[in-house]
Amino acid sequence: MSKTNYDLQLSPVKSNIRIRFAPSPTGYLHVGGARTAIFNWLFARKYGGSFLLRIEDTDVERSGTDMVEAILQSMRWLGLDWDEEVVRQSDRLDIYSKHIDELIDGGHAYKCFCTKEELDRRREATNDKKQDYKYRHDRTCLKRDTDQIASLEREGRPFVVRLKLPMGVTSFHDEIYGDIKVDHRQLDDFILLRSDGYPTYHFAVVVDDHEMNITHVLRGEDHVSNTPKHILIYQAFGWQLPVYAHLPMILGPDKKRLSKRHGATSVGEYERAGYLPETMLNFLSLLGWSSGDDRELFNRSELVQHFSLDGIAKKSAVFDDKKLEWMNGQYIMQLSDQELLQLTLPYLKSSALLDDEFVARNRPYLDRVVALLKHRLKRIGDVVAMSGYFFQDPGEFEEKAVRKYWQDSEICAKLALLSTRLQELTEFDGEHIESVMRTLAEELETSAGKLIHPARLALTGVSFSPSMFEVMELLGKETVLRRLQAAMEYVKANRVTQETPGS
RNA sequence: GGCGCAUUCGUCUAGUGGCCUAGGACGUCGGCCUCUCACGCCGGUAACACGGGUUCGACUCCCGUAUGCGCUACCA
Repeated sequence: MSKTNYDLQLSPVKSNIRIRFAPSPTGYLHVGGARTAIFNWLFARKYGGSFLLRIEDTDVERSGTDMVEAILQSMRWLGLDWDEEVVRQSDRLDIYSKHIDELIDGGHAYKCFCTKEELDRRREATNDKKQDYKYRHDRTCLKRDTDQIASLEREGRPFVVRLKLPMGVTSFHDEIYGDIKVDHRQLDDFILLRSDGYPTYHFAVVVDDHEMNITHVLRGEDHVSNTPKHILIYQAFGWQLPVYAHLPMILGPDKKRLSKRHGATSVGEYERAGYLPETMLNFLSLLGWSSGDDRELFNRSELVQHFSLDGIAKKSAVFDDKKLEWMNGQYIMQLSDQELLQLTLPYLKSSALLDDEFVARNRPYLDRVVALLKHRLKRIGDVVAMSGYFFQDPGEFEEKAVRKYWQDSEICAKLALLSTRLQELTEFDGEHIESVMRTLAEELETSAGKLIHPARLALTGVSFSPSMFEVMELLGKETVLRRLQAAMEYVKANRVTQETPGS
């Protein structure tokens, strides 16, 4: 009952909703940030609002310009398009300082000349728990008169600007978490403008959201506790509040906040490993949101169609790589052979399995190779490990399989016979190959498997592959005969060493 | 420590007081298909954190405890 019904309230076509994603360029776009971006984007697209991007680069130390482009790149990869020019906080320093003056003039904020060292000392001197120290307890600098302040400024003493916290309680409504109340005693005269002239996150967020006419703030749950501070700033300005909706966090398998030590966390890493953007979009959407029914697979437009704030959970979610893998497999299977080939090519080329010339000449062959592999791939990058024998004769044979399939004393004779029969075959296709092998197996009074497995090892070097008949057809008669020959030679050579004592 | 928020199978989740003998998905286990590996299909496994209330009736509402996470910075 507490949630707003946007479906009824808003036109599905066009609305005044303005929403933003505001990453700080201190690293690549990680999956948690991506999930926030996705929810914002879905919300905007669903209700015909505008989706904006703002780079929060007020931390000069940790921000990197190259990170900005990397983040935008990941956004594009995910298909999250934004509607207006990207806003950078570092371009807006004059705006913040203009607004800070407004607050100081209005008596809502004040300059503070206390140094960090001084504050540490005071914190240390607090008898109670250290965390209990609050600047508002002494407000040393709020007590200074204008002359004093002017003279300190003339001396060139660095200062920060603090919010003059009113007493009382701030409560607000969160679309996900409901009503939240915080007593100002928990807060402090927190800093709005740092001594280097840069705004703090709290100040910049409020000024920008207001200036950009942001109507809805959809961000991580870690900001719930910050929201009262932001509201206090809005109130100091007399500005109208946006609607708040906080999203549950994404955790690692150990239930700790997702971080580097959990392995891959940036969307770029998933991209490189061969996850599809469709997969990431779908999977991340399901982390903390559900449509309400049993559906799991949603394409982009279906997500837009079904998305709703009502479906968002309160509980933080663990990122499950296994489910991601499964889902990626599902999306890979939906790809056409041509699309799959296009995606696998970069991996194949960089592995030196094939080059441009080969690609140009063997298009149909490659289409069929990926078609055979399609149901086996979890990640596009897996193609390299699974397709070697389509491009090169096996250099070695899987040891365990050799022991299992080639220890038969008759094996060479069988392979030779198979080779002969295949050579005689005029129509070298799967169907005919199958009948040759099955017939031969019958003649030899053995099962087809007893022929197929050794042949697979000979042709691929490993014990698993797609259908042997189809693989043979694709490889072509010449290659098949050559590899069978090589296998027989290997077996003979291997026999000799086996007879050597001590081996 | 203080304050805030959360708590359904291993994981993602459905559930808004009787529809719950708690549903689906991933994983896992077993089987089928089968030339192997996959795919696919069938079946099994497994959860309401705990304790008090409220109610004719609680997974659902209230209180407490525990646990986890967040904020408590001149990081965002």
